Amino acid sequence: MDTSSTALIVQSLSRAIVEHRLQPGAKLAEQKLADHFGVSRTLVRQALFQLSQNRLVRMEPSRGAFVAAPSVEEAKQVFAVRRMLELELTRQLTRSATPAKIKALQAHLAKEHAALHNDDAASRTELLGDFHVRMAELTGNDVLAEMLGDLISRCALITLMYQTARAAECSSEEHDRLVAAIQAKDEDQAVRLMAEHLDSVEKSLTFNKRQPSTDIREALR
Amino acid sequence: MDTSSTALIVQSLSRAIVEHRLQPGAKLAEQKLADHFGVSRTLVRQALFQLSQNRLVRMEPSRGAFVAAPSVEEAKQVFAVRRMLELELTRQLTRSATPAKIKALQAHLAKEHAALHNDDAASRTELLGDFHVRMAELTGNDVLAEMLGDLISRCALITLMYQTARAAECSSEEHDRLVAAIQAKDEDQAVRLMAEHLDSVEKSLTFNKRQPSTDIREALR
DNA sequence: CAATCATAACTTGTATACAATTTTTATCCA
DNA sequence: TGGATAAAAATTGTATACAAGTTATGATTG
Repeated sequence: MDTSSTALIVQSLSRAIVEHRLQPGAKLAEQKLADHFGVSRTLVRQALFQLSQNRLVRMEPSRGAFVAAPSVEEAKQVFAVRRMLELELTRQLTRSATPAKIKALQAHLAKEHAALHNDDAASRTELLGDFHVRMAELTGNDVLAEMLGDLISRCALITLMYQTARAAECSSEEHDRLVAAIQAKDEDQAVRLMAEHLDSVEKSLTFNKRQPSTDIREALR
Repeated sequence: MDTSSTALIVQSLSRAIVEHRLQPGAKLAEQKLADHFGVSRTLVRQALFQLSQNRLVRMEPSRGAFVAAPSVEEAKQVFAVRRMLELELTRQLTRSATPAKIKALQAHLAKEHAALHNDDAASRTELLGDFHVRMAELTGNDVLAEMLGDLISRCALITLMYQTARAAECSSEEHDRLVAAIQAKDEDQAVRLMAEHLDSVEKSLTFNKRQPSTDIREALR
């Protein structure tokens, strides 16, 4: 069960949604997707169901699937949960930091730096989110890592909508300082930096409160 | 999309799994379930997919679906995440407690007390878990509430496996004391009680480390 | 011309059919 | 008797068919 075909479709659609090639509110017609992927509607439906559980897709009975358009309110709630998880995560990771773990984080930072000037906004956003998942992974708690990954991809839609190249640069610098604090085993400082970092990411999000443009198209249906 | 038929099957299977009428490791054959529910395999498959994302069911390619048998290690990780969420949740709820909220919690406590002596272990476990979800709901953060609900049902399997009537009684008493502290707006005390409560629930879990009996049957396949 | 209703085209929801894989059963031989 | 092997049965994975519902089109009327 759960063959890889559907997993492939899920991955492909996830990327398209998070990278904004599919706009929030866009209709995801089963037959069109089936034709595009060269499979039957059966597999497409499975993929859409899965995506709807990740909150990347919203399903309306008898009307079909649409790219999700999470509200600012929902994003705020997601950030509140992230704060709960990540402040404690930072504390634990700082306590249990080893040279190997620090090295792993620094390797990720290097990727971020490279992406900052070369790559597109989607890649940047993905890498900036991955940093947080890496931290979670380094605590050894797989459940936590998976959960955080879901939370982060869940509002990647929104962050991408508002995040500018400048904001991405800020984020990356904040990551740098955070890793430095972890390396110095300065627990309070690390937690403080993480708190500020999450605040700053959320601020850049709620600053501009207008709904995404596709809501219009949805509102007029 | 996502008609209520599959939702009904999901609910029915969830209850059966959490209430231990379906043992961990048990095979969930699609046709048998389809016959039982009087629908086609299509709907059963959708339900099983959904349950596998909740981690109540495990899917093996070409071999089918089985009732999940989460390891003690996984349960520990889930508890670690719960601790991150619920300690902060308790802090926030204590700060924002109103008479109406206290009343809602006390109403739930009353249900627990009634269930303690009358109902079966499954109902008790469900109510004891629901208490935590109610607390989350009272913070107004739907994302948090949903997430916590998933986490709690995710290891309801295990807690039910080890939790005795005596342990349930303890839990309920700990809930009582927790609500009292919230009512008294004693933030530190409330957080301390919640920490102790989660510890005690987890302790009663890891005390007996033997794997569930069905693992044998699975191991010999 | 605008609004409304009826019809047609399309889309989703469910069931069934069929191919591919796994599990079971039965047979054979040492 | 016991273990390997091959055939049969059962189960999963995918596609297709059909019914039910939704959206689009167009005619009709005020």
